[in-house]
Amino acid sequence: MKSLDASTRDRILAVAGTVFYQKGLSGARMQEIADLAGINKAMLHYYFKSKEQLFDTVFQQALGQFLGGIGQVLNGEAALPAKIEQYVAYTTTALAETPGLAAFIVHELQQHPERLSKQFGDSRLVNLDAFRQQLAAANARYQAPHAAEHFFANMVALCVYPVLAQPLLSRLLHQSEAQYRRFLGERAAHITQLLLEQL
Amino acid sequence: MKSLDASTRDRILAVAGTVFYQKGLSGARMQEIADLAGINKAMLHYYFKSKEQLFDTVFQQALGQFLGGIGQVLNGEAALPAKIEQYVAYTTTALAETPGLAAFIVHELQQHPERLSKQFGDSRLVNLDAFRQQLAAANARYQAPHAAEHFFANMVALCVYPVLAQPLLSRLLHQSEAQYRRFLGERAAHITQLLLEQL
DNA sequence: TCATAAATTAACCAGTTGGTTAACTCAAAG
DNA sequence: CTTTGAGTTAACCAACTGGTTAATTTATGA
Repeated sequence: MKSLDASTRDRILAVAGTVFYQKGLSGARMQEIADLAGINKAMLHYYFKSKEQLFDTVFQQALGQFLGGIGQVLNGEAALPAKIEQYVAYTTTALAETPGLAAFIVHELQQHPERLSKQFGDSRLVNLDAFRQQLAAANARYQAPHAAEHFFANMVALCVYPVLAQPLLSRLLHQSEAQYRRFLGERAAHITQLLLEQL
Repeated sequence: MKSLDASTRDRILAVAGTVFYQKGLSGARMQEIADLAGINKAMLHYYFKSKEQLFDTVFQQALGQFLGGIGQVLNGEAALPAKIEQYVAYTTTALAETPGLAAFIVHELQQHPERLSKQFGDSRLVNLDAFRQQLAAANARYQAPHAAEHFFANMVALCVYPVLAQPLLSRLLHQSEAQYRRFLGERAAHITQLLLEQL
C-alpha cells in the first residue's frame, strides 16, 4: 500500500499526536499508534527507534505549536491594543483547533519540567521585553514590579484555562458541549475588552 | 508493626494521592505506592481490590477537595465583594498547598469526562444561582446572556491557571521557583482587585 | 538487468505490571 | 486454650508492552 498519501512518517506523527494528547506518554501504547497509522509495531520502531524518541518529537512539535505564534505576535510591530487583540485571537483559535494540546503540555511538564530546558536550553522561550515596554508606556502602573507579569499571566490564563478545563467548566456552567463551544467563541471578544480596559 | 500511626488505609490513600497526582492513573505503579506506604503489593490489594478502585477513591477525594469549598463560598451569606475575595483567597491557598492536584484533575477529566457524572450524577456540581443573582443585582450588565458565566470563568481561570501551568509560566517569566512562589502569593490581592473593578 | 538500499512483515523475547494464592502471625473474643 | 478473623508475607502467574531479529518484498539507479 506504500506511502501514496503523506509519507508514513508524517502519518505516524499525526496519529501519535492525537494518542499522546489524549493519553499522555505513559498511557499511550505503541501498538495503538501503529494500528491507527495502518502499520505494524516493527514499522513504528523503524521510523522512531523508541517510544521516548517518538514522544520527544511529538512533544517538541506540540510545544512549538503552542508557543510558536506567541513570540511572533508579542514581538511584532503592532501597537499594544492591536497586539493584545492578536494574541487573544490567535491563542483561542489555535487551541480550539487542537483539543487536548494544552492539557497535554501541562500534564507532561508537570511530571518532567526539565523537558522545557531540554529543548529550549537557557534561551528565553518567548521574549517579553517588547511587550513589557509597551505596557509600561501605556500606563505607568505597569512599571511597578510584577505588574506587567500579572497582566501577562492574566492574559494567558483567561485564554487558555477555559479550553484546558472544558470538561469541568462546561459541567459547572451546566452547558452542553455545543453551548460551551459557542461560549468559547464569545470569549475572544470578551477577554480582549477586559484586557484593554486595564490599560 | 501494625497500624500504630494513622490506619494503614489512610496512609495508602495519602501516598496514592501524591503518586497519582504526579503520574496520573496510567503512570502510577502499585509497587511504588506500596513501597511508599511501607507495605507490600498484596497488602495494597487487601485494602483496595484493584488499581482502578484505589484510583477512584483518590480521584473522588481530590475532586471533593477541589470543588468542596467553592460551593460553600458561592452559596454563603456574604455580600458579593466579600464572596469574591473569599473565593480567590480560598482557591489560591488551597491549590498552593496541594501541588499537582489541579493538573491531576484536568488530565484525568480530559481522558474520561464521564468520571464527573459517575460521581455527581446529574446534580449540579456547584450551584451558581445565588452567585449569578448577586452579580445581576450588582451590575445590570450581568443580566446579559453569558455575562455571568464569563465572569465566573474569568475568576476561576485567573486563580487556577498560574498554579496549573507553573512549570511553563515560571519559565516564560524567567523566574526562579522561589520568585514564582512570591509572585503567586501576590496574585490573590491582584485578582480580587481586578474582579471587583468589573462590578 | 542486477545490485543495493529502503520498506515491511511475522514471530519472538525479556522485563514489567496488576493481580492472586496459600500459608503464617497475632490479637481479641468465647 | 482455642477459635476466629483481620493483617501480613513471599512466591507466583498470566497478560501486556516496548523492542528486536531475520527474512522478504519493493523501489531505485547504475
